[in-house]
Amino acid sequence: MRSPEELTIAFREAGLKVTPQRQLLFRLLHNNCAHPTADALYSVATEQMPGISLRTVYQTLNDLTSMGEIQSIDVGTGSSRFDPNVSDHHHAVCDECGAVHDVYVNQAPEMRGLNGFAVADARIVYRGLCATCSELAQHR
Amino acid sequence: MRSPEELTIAFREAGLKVTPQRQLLFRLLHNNCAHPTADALYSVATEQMPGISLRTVYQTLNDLTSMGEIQSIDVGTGSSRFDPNVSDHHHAVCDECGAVHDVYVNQAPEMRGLNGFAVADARIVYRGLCATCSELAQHR
DNA sequence: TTTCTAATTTTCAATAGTTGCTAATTAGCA
DNA sequence: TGCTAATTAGCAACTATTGAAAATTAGAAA
Repeated sequence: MRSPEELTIAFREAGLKVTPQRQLLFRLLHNNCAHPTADALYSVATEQMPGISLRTVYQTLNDLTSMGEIQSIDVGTGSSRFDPNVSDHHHAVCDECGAVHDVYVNQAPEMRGLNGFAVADARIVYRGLCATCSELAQHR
Repeated sequence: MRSPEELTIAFREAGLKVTPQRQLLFRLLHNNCAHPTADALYSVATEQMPGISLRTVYQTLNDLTSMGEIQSIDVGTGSSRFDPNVSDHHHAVCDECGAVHDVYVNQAPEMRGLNGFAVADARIVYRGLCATCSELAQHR
């Protein structure tokens, strides 16, 4: 996603208002590679702006998603996660600690067994143990 | 998953009872490639057995899943879908009609950008238009 | 066949995640 | 400074799923 400053301009140009709540979320999401859930963002946001509503967090996340600034990802952990990295990439989820990492593949794998399906997008979710957790597992 | 007959034996051997509700679900799932949700199965089940509870459907699906007879898949459509095909395969979802199809890939793609992650499983979800829906789109 | 009991089903309440609605507030233009 | 459409907060509602407890029942044993 673009920087908070660029988003400020983009929002105004689109006829959208730049509220303190939105600015806060722009900042919390920028360069955030933690793949936070709406609720996780809400917790952090509340520290800096007590009284901000969870509804506003969801609303802003949906706005940013439909503008293509962030993407919503579902790695099967119950709630949606949000990723400011909108480049072509995939995700690896640690079954132990739940961390979600961005990963890249050389080429999207070609699928067999289905004729005439026009693929628009392919998303891969890897599951396993992250480096830290597999280290810890070794010492047991 | 195994046939209803084989499952009947397997359940009894595991000390589990074979109730009419379970037998019905065995039949509804066997050779079912529609990737139904719990609710979809409940609807069909209700026709043949009015009064069956949604809770029982969930319970039986969870039991079959933990026995490895079916697998639970999440293609981002809100609710879990259940697949009696437990071979190593992936899924293609039509953005138009919502149909979910089984697909196969030659080899799981190797991921880059993350060191030390021990991959246990990789799941690919393709999105796009199925053959039927892309046909229809052509004629517009 | 009847009895018994643990397993199962049903019912209903509860939970998590998310969205709909509305009144009150406010950004930002005139 | 005022105005107004956009936004926020608050809360109800909704979907998907699970928890808990009472009632029922499969299937082994008598």
